[in-house]
Amino acid sequence: MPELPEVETVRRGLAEHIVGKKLRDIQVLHHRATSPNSITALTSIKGARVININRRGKFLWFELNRPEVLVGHLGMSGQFLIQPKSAADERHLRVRFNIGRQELRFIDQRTFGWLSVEQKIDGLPTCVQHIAPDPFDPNFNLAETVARFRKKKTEIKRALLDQSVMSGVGNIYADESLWRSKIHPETRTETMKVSRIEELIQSATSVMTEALEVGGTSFDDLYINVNGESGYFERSLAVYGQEGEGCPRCGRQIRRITFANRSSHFCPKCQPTPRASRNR
DNA sequence: ACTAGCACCTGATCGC
DNA sequence: TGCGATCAGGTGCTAG
Repeated sequence: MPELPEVETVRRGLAEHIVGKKLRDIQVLHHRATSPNSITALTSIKGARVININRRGKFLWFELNRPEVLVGHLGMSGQFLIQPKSAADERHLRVRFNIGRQELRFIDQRTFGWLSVEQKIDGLPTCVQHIAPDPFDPNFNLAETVARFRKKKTEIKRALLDQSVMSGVGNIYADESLWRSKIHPETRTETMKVSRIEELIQSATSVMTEALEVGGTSFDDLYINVNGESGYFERSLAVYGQEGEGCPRCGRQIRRITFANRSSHFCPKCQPTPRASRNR
């Protein structure tokens, strides 16, 4: 569920509340909460102090006062909450960290999220090695990113969702970015000019910047920040979840198609079907 | 080497 | 009221 703006909102909350704190005790309440490729058991970092919280795309990691890092991914429904010790356990509480007066809790209804302890290689955790930089990364290189898009032989929306091409974009911001750039989601990447790919990356960057400014997109309580608060970007969505509503630009009814096992929302007038896939 | 499809989960909602 | 089908913000594995 959470995409870059939501994960970055969580990262900022963690940075505010957890940096400098010691992980005094760690209690794992669900076997699926720890990554199967976790090199070391989560509890081995008991006693470590948190130095910083980093992020690439949708992956978060806690820098510790030791070489390993604590990596976290929220999957579709993961959340971190800062809670008083006295708070009742949440229904889907998976991991509890004692950080002194409060607890850091990892909660995850669908159990697609996970935490793991990993080594770093060139500053990146093992499981993040294959994830491309996101547009907010100081190492983000536009020309290299465009080149990776052009190497893909697929539809542009699949490429946008491919975290090894450019990270951070998920289903909501993919649809919103394509709408802003007036590109049909099924457009073949091979047919796209460099300038169009650059425009699309710019749209993705601006839509995620705007979403971040209002704390991300919350449809329900599956995405909330570390203080339990929702984001407000769902009020600004042009197409995602807007099937049958009028396009904010031209008024035409927004359509939803199923594509790559997920929904794609687009305006049939602003984002016409590309020539290559017309007679299907 | 690459892409497409599916598996991995729980829960809400909708039509019958 | 209940039951099955469908849908949900992600990623990794693997068949082809």
